Amino acid sequence: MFSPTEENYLKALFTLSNEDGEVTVNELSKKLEIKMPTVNSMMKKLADKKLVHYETYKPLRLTEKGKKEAALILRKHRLTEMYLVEKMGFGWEEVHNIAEQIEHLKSPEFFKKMDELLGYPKVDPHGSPIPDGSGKIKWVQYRKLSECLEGETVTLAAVTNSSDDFLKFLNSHELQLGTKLQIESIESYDGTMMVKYNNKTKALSKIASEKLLVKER
Amino acid sequence: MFSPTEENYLKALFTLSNEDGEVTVNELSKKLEIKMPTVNSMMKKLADKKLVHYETYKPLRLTEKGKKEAALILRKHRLTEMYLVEKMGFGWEEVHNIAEQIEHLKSPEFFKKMDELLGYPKVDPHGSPIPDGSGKIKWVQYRKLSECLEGETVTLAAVTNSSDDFLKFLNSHELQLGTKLQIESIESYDGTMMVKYNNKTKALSKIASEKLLVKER
DNA sequence: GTACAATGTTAGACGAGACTAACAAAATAA
DNA sequence: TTATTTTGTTAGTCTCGTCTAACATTGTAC
Repeated sequence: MFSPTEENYLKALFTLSNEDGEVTVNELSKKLEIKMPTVNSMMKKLADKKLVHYETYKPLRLTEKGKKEAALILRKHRLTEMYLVEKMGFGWEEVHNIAEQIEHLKSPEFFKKMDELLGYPKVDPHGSPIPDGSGKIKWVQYRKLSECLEGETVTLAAVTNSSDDFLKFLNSHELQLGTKLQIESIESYDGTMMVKYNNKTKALSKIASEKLLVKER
Repeated sequence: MFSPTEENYLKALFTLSNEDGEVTVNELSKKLEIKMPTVNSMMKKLADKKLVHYETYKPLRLTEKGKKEAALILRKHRLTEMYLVEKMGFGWEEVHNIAEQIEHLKSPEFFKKMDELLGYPKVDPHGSPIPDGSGKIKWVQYRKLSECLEGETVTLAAVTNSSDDFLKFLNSHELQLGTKLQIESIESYDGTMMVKYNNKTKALSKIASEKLLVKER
């Protein structure tokens, strides 16, 4: 249906969209590391295919069709990541690049099988929601750990950032999705939290706690 | 290192090679379903890269370097097929197309992991040998079932042909690699064999028994 | 409110990998 | 051995996705 290249543009448009669903050519260009004129001409092509709304000098917006296609690509990406972690034993920080390639495979059966083997998951190993087969996303409302109060006990549910370094940081601190966190104290000066989990108490900087999304209990 | 396109040419050259390692432009063109002039220009390109020996109006031959690269691609293909069958529960007839795509992924870790999870197999689900990590192939000598004699008991080890229809035929007859076959009788007129396996006796035509490779016991 | 900076657009080029049309060589048949 | 068919090659074109250079518009600062 779409080329890997087109799929990458759609995915980037989707993830870069602000509240109004707008993305600038410049942002897209930086994200994809592709020069602006190239991005520009691709946007015209995607506009011809009714995937984006394009008007010269205006921000870009995905059409409904574009959003759906993008969500389906994201779905494949996240299912793949999850499969690699859960079924093949890769670490969080290793899976992104592999998933970026596998997401473009033309084989519905392959993704269906992964979904099945994973038990139809709703959230990926990074805690991000996985769009369903029709491209719908169930957005769950999580709080930042940094916004929680002393004495609360919460469960690590997602991370906002999936940089290699951050994922390695999580691994090295034995922080995993589902880990129960008990907030023992908060340093009011810099927001550093003393958090107890796995029967140990550790310090988490504000920089880290802002990237951790939690749910109650 | 090489583009998916180049890899496909290398793989085709490898599998089409006759005893002398020769392949004609025409054969390659038919196999890949790509017109001869395109194949021709790609051969010049691969010759520049020292992957094939090319002289005008002469048959093509892979260089040692070309053979090694081709074997490594074949290795990825077969490891993938095996993984899909053994670990994901796909049927033999479903895996070829998926493996054709996955074999081109740029991720040594991914193939290493599959190899590991599969226990470093030497033969793929079709019974074909899997080249090792350095591109070497251990050729095992199998006999055709059609050449066996009445009373022999042999083990199905490989198939010579992986067409969809043939793989479905095997499935529908509960024939799998490793199945023990006891040859009860052979019809001398047309070579049809009565073979006992899985506690049932079935008739196998000569057309089928010529495609089945077996080993002793 | 003009000047400068940042962002967006147009035009033209290029390499990869496909094609067709036309021609050349080799193999085969008469 | 000549004619015909098959196979191989050359030349030129096309699309895709990238680029650079040049120009246009919008936003920002003074």
